Amino acid sequence: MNKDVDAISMQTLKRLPVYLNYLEKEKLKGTINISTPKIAKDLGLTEILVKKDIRYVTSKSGRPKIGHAVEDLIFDLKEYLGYNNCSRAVLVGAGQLGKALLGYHGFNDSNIEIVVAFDNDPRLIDTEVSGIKIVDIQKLENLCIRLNVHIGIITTNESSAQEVCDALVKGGVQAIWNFAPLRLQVPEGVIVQNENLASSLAILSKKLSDKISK
Amino acid sequence: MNKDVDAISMQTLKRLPVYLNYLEKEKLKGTINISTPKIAKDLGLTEILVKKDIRYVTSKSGRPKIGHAVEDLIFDLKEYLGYNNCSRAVLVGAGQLGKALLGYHGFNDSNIEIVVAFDNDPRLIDTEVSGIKIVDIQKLENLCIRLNVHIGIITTNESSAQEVCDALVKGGVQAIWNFAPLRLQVPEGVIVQNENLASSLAILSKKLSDKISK
DNA sequence: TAGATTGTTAATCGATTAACAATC
DNA sequence: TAGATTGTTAATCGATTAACAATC
Repeated sequence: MNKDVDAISMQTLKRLPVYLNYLEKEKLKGTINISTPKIAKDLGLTEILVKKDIRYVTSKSGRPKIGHAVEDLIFDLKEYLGYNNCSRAVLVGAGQLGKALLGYHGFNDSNIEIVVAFDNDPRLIDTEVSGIKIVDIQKLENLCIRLNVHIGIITTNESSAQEVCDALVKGGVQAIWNFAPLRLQVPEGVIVQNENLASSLAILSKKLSDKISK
Repeated sequence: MNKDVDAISMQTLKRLPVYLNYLEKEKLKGTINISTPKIAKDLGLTEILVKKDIRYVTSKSGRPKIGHAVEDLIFDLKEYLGYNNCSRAVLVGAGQLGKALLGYHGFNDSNIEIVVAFDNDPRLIDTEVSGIKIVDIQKLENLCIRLNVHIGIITTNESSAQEVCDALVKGGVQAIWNFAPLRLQVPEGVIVQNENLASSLAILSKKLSDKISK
């Protein structure tokens, strides 16, 4: 079995939403066909990289001299990224960051829909943020089971994160997007994706100091 | 000139803040010495990877059987990441995401300090968020020059981002951390680091659907 | 001592880039 | 036709992992 022949690289996967976002905008502009060199130029990537990335996800062949149909590319990207059968998610921790995610427009056109948020602050419970209800965290486990939700987003502070994680797992959550700065302990099979703003910032600062010291 | 011999990899750089955060916590626990296999185990990384990463940044040699002094590692990491001479930054766009960043504790112990935020909403202007004053965006360019700030964070919506970026550049900003989903046009030499939550989400979803389809 | 850990050099793996024939 | 773009295969580059001698 050559199961890895068409395995997509993580790097490619990260770029797919970027292409999708770009193409949606091109579509609005009325662009019908688009070539990979054009995409590459507009997004600041190399031509071959874009060509290969697009090859991964698209079923139809592009046409020499013309490129790919924008509509088709958008369809294929959405299909590949699973934006056509979107999953429901819950968010835990309705602080500033949690609220920011609840109102994040990037998710409108994505593969997850946050259906409910949890917090332990009585002032927040039973209020709504961006149309999403905030529920008492005590109800987390049961509500996850009832809603049959499989994705959890943790935007609590560090000290509550592990406890929240445990409750999510008990509630049947299989994938966790973790914004708290610690390594969550999860049973085997549960997926954890850590988001770390400090990492990005480290890169920015390094580039800046390299530039200045030149 | 073998200028690239000790060039750090981007991947290593991303992990450094993770090590730092972990080590700060170990220090609080009273840990004096720590080995790279122990760090690797706790953070879910391979032993050799951590060993190499640590080698990059540390001046002193570790001691066989004992490991590295936690204090020394923390010092070296902070030194390398520039956390000891922190840069001032401005943030533009005090919406939910902007507010989340203004209150983000991860920055407390980091290399940037947000000194002022800008917005165009009269209801926000002259208020404070997490102790940081929000100023009329009209004053952006002049205030950046006066404060001699070189880092800008853009958390506006997409449609204002380019305009804000132009103003930041005019104000002398040389590095931009961009949270808006578009490619900013900047003069050569200005550094742009794009933050894209949709990319992370794409990876999470892919892993989940791979798992489910197995 | 034995064994864990160190630091370094070599090998592998993964991602990007180069090269090139095919096509409209 | 000429030239831009396509898709694919080969080469290079970068990051991780393996191997191993040195050390406390």
